Amino acid sequence: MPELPEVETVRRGLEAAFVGNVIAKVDQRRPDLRFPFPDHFVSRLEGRKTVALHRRAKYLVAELDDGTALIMHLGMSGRFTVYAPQGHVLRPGVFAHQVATSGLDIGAHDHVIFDFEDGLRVVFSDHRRFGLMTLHPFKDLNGHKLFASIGVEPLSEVLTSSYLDQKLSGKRTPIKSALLDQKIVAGIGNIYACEALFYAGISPRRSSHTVPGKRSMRLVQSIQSVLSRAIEAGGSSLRDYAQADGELGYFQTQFAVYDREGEACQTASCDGTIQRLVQSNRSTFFCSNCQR
DNA sequence: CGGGACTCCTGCCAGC
DNA sequence: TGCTGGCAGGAGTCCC
Repeated sequence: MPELPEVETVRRGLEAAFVGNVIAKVDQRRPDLRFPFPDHFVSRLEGRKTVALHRRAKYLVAELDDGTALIMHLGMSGRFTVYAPQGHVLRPGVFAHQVATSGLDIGAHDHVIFDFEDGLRVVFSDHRRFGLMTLHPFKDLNGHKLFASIGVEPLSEVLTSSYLDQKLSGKRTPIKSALLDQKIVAGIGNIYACEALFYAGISPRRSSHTVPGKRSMRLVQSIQSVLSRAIEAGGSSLRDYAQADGELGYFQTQFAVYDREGEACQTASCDGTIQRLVQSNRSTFFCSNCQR
């Protein structure tokens, strides 16, 4: 479920806890997540200070003071929770769950626990274990296999309709599948692919090569506005709940079509109903009146 | 090589 | 009430 806006929300929620803080202790509680942890994962992290916390596509990247990048992916069910000892004075911007130091139970799905020098504890839990953590030289991030063929950031000026046109021309796959392809645009998942196509008025079944032109201009605009609005919503939910329980990973947003099969289309002038179809084993939601 | 199907994993929920 | 089966989905891998 975490797509670009959720990952960006998590990044913002974790930034103040990580940056400038020294990782005193790491508890790696199993040998693997989606992939095995790299060799010496714990010892390469302990004693390191985080210089910056970045996001690229759906990845979080902690840049460490020795030039190492700690690459983290939430998969589908990854969450971070920040804890502070009771009475700990939180630095500005730190969202944390304040608990008695003795009262910390480690859950079955808590896989990595970072204890920082200032007393903050950040717990990564992921019950489905589709997430991952690995290490790589920060300077060579794009040389990492996971990043090598990742497409443009949708909220940067690099995503233009001409870029999209070039990627879509000649493609026979449905546009919905193309939007899920991280090699084209990074960070869009199933939910925002559906939402963006709805706002652009494009059928998810439309063959990609017929999108270039006016449709791709509308599509770029909808991708950017749907993602920006979701990040704004994430920001406000961050304020709402993060201070309460420090848990980062999900937030509720109102979707126009996603998971609304059988409901009325929200377009004022449309009396259609949201339909569901399956494309490459994934649910697609759309309005066949509004999307052509 | 493009594109689709399959796969990892577990929680949750509908249906019997 | 309790079990079962299906579904959810990010992204690498495999196969046609």
